[in-house]
Amino acid sequence: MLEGDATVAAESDGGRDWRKRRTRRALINAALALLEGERSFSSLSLREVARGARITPAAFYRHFSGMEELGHALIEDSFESLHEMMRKARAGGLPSTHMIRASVTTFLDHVNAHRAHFRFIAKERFSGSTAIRVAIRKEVRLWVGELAVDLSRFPALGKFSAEDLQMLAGLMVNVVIAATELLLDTPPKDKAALVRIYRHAEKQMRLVMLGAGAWDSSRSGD
Amino acid sequence: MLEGDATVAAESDGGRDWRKRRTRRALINAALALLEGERSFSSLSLREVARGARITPAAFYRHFSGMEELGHALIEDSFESLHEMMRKARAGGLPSTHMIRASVTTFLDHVNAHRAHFRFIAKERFSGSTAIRVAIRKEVRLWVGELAVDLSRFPALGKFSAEDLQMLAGLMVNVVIAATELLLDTPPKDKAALVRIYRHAEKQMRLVMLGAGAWDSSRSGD
DNA sequence: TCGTTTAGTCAACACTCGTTTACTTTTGTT
DNA sequence: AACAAAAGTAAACGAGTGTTGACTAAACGA
Repeated sequence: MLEGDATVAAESDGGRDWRKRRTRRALINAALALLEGERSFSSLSLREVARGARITPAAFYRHFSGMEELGHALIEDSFESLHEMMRKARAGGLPSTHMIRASVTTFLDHVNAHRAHFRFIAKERFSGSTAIRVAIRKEVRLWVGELAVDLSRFPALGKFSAEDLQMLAGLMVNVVIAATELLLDTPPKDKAALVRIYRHAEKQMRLVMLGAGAWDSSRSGD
Repeated sequence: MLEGDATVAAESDGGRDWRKRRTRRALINAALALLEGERSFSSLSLREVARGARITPAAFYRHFSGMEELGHALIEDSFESLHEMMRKARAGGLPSTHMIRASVTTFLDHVNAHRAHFRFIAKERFSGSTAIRVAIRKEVRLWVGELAVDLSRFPALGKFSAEDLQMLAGLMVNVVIAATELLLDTPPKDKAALVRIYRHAEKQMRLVMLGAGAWDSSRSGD
């Protein structure tokens, strides 16, 4: 049979897989909600998450084989919006004036708008299971790689070897990650503190760019 | 009575408070040992730690009011050796030739020699309870402050305002923290990988110093 | 030497946990 | 209309949890 309209309709109405995706999302959201507080993912219980999604513990297994698998779903969910933002930013072209400020602001605004996701990532980056840590690290490395490619297009960075470009990109990513982690421990209402964090990150980024301008890759192996 | 030799003797022999400190340390070591694996502090159970110290759960309460208090003891224990190292390094004077390499190497060697402590700190920095996170952050801020004071003595950094010195110190601390976190996920036997991490951190540090050389605090508020 | 602290044991309490099994009810297919 | 698939419920299991109270034995102070 053909898989035309019927399938498409089933995706957005009260069909069976619609319901399935619905409670799957409820599970993910329940986990993120529980992580909003002090708890870490490894301290969440399966029953607790199921309860948050108004589901029987046994029904949990219809969606995930266990908490580990839920963790990976959370990673996917968290990085998806980040990828989307990066894609849009790339499509819009890199702003040349006040580029640093614009980039930092764009990213940190995004973090602010997706606190639950980034809180999960920040918490599990070093504390989670090996599999989850590795998955997160892979995403971050990928991100650094993309940034290195973007940087390579700048004429001012012509003196950089490929390896040193990765190093520079890693440094820049570190700056925004550090700012992110500070941001997550600041209440969204405290605008003054938020601005302070933004400015701080911008300054550090500017200092790094100054260093990049004076860098010479041919001397990097002494 | 006088508190002379008797007290001193009791401190290092089989007295009562000697025994108490002995099992207190056993509890701390048991917790650190459990944290060597994938586990995070918040997922440790009181009974588990007591078992590791060959103690009854009830006896745990003779030393700590609960796991929270044990957590703070772990923080003290972890930062104590770091403070000691910093003190020695300061007393020895700052090496002027290959200063960056020497500093980075000294610190990362220290981390390598106290993996359990730093693993605990790295894990709990963002994942622990608020009280523990705040305690860790306080220590890091203190550390940044000390570094800023050291930096202020360099003539080359004369153009730096006090605030910008903090910013620079924060950036440098971030570099070594990032390296630390990489280090902890690398087996100590993999010397090649360790050297790669060292070199990477050195490079980043050198680039930051280059940026610092070109920095002008009077322009930092645009 | 004789009471008093005190580090530690033992046993019990009321929970929560992950997982499995048998079941109901709703949805999709032929 | 009849049958199959699947999302969800209900109940039970054995195991591990934090905390408490009564007790034991050893070190201490007078």
